[in-house]
Amino acid sequence: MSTTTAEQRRRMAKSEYDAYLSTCPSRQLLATLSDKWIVLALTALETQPLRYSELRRKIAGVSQKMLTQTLRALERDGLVERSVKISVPISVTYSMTPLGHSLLRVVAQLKSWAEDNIEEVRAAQNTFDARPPQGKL
Amino acid sequence: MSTTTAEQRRRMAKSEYDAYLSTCPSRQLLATLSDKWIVLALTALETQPLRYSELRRKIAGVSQKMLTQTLRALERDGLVERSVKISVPISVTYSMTPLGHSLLRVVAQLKSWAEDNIEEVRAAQNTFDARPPQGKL
DNA sequence: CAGGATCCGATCGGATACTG
DNA sequence: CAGTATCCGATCGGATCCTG
Repeated sequence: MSTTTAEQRRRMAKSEYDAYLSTCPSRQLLATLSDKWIVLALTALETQPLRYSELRRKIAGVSQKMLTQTLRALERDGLVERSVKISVPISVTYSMTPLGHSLLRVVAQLKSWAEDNIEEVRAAQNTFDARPPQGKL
Repeated sequence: MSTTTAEQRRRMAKSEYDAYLSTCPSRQLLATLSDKWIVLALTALETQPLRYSELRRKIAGVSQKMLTQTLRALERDGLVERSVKISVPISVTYSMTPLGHSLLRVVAQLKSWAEDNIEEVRAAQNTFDARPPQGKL
């Protein structure tokens, strides 16, 4: 029998999984999470639960297909909860789970970083694009 | 004509850019950054500069095409610096820029989160996949 | 060693049409 | 309202061959 607590096991997690390894399950999870729709959907639910139609309006330009697909993936991974309210018309609300909230703290930073540093990145891109082909530094 | 300084514009950045808007430049940047190879390449350079071949070994399973493509994108965005050492054979070293390091603090968390929470996510996936089709809650 | 170039199957993702 | 289903062009990304 094991005497380790869940907390102890959580602290050891770092040594067991390594996303640098192509066969490690964490690599696949990282691939799933590294998606702009995942980031936007999670951050959209940061402050309050939202309905499907509200999410679609908040995340401008997302197609119905991608929004549904993203929300299903998030639900399957235990990151958001889907609640169906039987009424006329039907109402479906999405909210963050505790697990999702822990990930939210990370992806929200990614979104903010993009918004805060886009100008500096663009400047770098312009410099890069303006240099002669095969530029010998 | 505008009288705002670059610094003033930078302080207003949060209110000027919004990744929720499909036409906002930060949306495209977020899409670029939301990539598993970007995350792995950046984190691989966290502690020290690495050569191309070293990166390829560290990031298991990455193809030559994707690694080159990823490094070019990171270089273009001003996140990593590429240094060519003329010798026989030639040596190319990649290192983090200050801008890249600020992003690293975020993406490293994403990688760690995947490694630390993969078990909980898998448990959620199993629960989700085991429920009957069209499960009426 | 550090790529560039090409081929090509697999997946992504938008548009459209339909449903309870 | 909240999806499902399908078509299909665009892009992704691995494999392979070639180069300074």
